[in-house]
Amino acid sequence: MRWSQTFIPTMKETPAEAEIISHKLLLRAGLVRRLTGGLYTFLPLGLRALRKVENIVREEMNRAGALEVFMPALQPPDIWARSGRLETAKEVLFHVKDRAQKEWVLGPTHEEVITTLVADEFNSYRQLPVNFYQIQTKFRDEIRPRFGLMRAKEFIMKDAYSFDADDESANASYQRMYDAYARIFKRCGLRAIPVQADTGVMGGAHSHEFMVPAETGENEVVYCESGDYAANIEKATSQGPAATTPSDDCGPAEKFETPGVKTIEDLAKSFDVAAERQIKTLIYIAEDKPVIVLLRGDDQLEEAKLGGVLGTATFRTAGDAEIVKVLGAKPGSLGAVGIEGIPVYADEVLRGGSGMVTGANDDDHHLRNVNVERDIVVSEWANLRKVQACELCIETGQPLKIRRAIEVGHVFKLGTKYSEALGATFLDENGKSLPSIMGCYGIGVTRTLQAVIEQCHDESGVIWPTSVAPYEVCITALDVEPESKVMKLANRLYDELQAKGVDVILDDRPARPGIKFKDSELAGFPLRIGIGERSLAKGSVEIKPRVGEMILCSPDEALGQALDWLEANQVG
RNA sequence: CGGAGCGUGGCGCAGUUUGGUAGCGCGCCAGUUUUGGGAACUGGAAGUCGCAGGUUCGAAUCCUGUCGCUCCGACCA
Repeated sequence: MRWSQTFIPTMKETPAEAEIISHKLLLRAGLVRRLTGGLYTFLPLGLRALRKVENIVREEMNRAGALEVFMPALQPPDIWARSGRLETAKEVLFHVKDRAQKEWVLGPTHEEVITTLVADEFNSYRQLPVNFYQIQTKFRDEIRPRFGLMRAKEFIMKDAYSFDADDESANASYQRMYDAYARIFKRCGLRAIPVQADTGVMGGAHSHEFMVPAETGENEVVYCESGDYAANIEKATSQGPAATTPSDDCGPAEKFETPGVKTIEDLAKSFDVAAERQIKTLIYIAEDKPVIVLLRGDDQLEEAKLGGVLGTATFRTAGDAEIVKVLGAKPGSLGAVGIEGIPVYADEVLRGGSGMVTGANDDDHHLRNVNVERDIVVSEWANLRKVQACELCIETGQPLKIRRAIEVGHVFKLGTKYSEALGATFLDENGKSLPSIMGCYGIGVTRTLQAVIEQCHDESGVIWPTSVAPYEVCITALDVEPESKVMKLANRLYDELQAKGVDVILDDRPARPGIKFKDSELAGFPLRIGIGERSLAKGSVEIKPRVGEMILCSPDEALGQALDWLEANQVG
């Protein structure tokens, strides 16, 4: 491609809409333009990079034996009703109406569609296993789109769905996808770490997320430096908090006045009660009914864990008025001592706790000498606390670390939830009808593209890995007169590189050298071949990797040098 | 949904407090001089100041409403 013939609107200044570096560079390098919040147009350069990511995904999915299909984005709501997700996923579902006022939904994902297909077409264990995938636009009514392509209302996702006849086979399907994902991200030049992931309300199933470490990521990952343990914070566990829970011999619980005390910290400060000696009492409304959650004072609730215990994603913190109605006191003086008829979920860390302090359900009063198991009717003990940095790893005993990351992929063992709901059954060798065992596997393609930029850039611009670069080589011609020596050589090299199958762009714009150099660095092409009168007079052209030292060589050596460099800098 | 902020040529911004001829930088067009790291000079084009009402002799500026965008929050009692 000749630069003058394409459209690469680079920008010296950063548009106000961008906050994080990758978003800024997407705009500045002329890769995308925003239509409105959460909706972007891919420009020629951005589209080329996107296609390269897609093709890597496609090649690896094919290599893993998955079959490419293409499903409708517009879907009938009844299949969503059948799986139950018309209700449980209603927040993210876009609804549209046709001219007859019939309702449709825009697919945020495609379990219902693919399972319907398999239910119709697959009847025998002899046809299994099978794994279908597609690369398609998804629609999600995100609560708040942000960071450019990172969280958008419309985005491109690769989603795959496996169907197996038995557990062993399903595990093999899962492992094949897991391995394919590792290869995909590696080939994209991304450092993506697989971590154990929360499985939400489905519970029990096996799941990993592929995380790209980044300060701007929206997820938190707990990991052990040994590499033996890594988990999403929603799922992570540890050997427990550093401080042990008090288990003092104590007399009966006793009420005392605590005027003005509203927080754990207040109580610690004013009454010298360490946070680990306190019981934190939270009130949630789960499917319209109140529940009490107990944690130790120095712990924080991990809501994903609560969701797993409650078995529903429909829950929220109670408002002050609701709290007063349930416990008769305002936040700051809440406790579960003597409470009956309301489910109490207590964190395991509180087990055996004695000599504890908690709210008395009477404003400005607390109880001391609380023995948790003696004084509180606990409906269910559970792991509800959020792991904190420096707690010890359950695998290695080493201190855990926490860092932010971008989720680029997710592999999930689904089980039979959808196959049962949508009738995807098959006959086994005994003639018995069984639901097939499913797995689903997603990669955020557009997000992966932006994650590459987030991870690969410097102050001058993007630094594309050769595998996903829109063009691998940029020939910068500093004299664009058609008959000039410079331009003739540039044209020759351009043709030769193309003939070798290299993606090359020739900057033939009649612009000043500074602009061309800055633009090629901003756009992030891995290799620049600089041809100018000055160096050509000395018999040399410049081979300049985006990162690394410039190599001078003769015009005749340039092609070989460039090819050698590309060969040596392949990714994955 | 709650809170905060912002909407002024393509982009980045000033002007709004205190109403009185719509400005600056970048970019764009033309010309001259430049010519290896985002050139200089001269001359241009381009804006119903988000939109709709209202107040006023007069509104980018004040009032009301509305739309859009950005950020934070929607665990920690």
